[in-house]
Amino acid sequence: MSKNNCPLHYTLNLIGTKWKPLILFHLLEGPLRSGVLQKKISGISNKMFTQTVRELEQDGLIAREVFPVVPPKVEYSLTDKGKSLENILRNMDEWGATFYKD
Amino acid sequence: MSKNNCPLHYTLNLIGTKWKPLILFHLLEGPLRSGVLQKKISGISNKMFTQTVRELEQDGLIAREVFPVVPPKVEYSLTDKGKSLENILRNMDEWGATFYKD
DNA sequence: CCGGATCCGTATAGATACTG
DNA sequence: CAGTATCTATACGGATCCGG
Repeated sequence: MSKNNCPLHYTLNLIGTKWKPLILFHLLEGPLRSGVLQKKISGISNKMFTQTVRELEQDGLIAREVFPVVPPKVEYSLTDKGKSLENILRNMDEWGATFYKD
Repeated sequence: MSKNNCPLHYTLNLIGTKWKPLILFHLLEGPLRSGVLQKKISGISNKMFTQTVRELEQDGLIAREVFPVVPPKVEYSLTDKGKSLENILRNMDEWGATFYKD
């Protein structure tokens, strides 16, 4: 990873991708079951979804809870660190709403 | 591009990458010559830099001005649309400062 | 000289089918 | 239902070359 003198670089290493902010944004309303969350992220592939939530979990932004039932049930939720991104995520959503046509 | 019901998706299509926010952030202070700007983005390759500023220009976030001199001189600056991202960029920088160790 | 275009080898993303 | 395996397509990095 390249070193940079600005903290923004650190932020981008955690959420500077196409999918991570979307996943975090949809978790702002509360925990979601894996399949439900994935369906909300339209266009993401199965592989990228799994890979991305793993990275978010490793970086401490989301928590993963496995319920030992059949059929399998997994829930994702925001950690405190993840919740602290709420302002940024909502700002990005609002900015998009300002310029998005149709 | 996948369709999504939230405007956040639109935002991420414009700035949801590793480099775009960094470039925009460094232009907040004013226009910069191409080489100077690139040096500030530590770790970016020549190819990615050129490609990324082209995309930012096409999306109307930055402006590119070419001076017909020798040696060549090119300056990049934020458009009004680009400037409207200032809050988001500074928030991301501040968030990184909060969690960044060393 | 500076900005950036091109070429090629590697790495990462994406689609699909499959397993417990 | 959640996640993995495999294969293909695309994105990326680095070196090199080019025009002004």
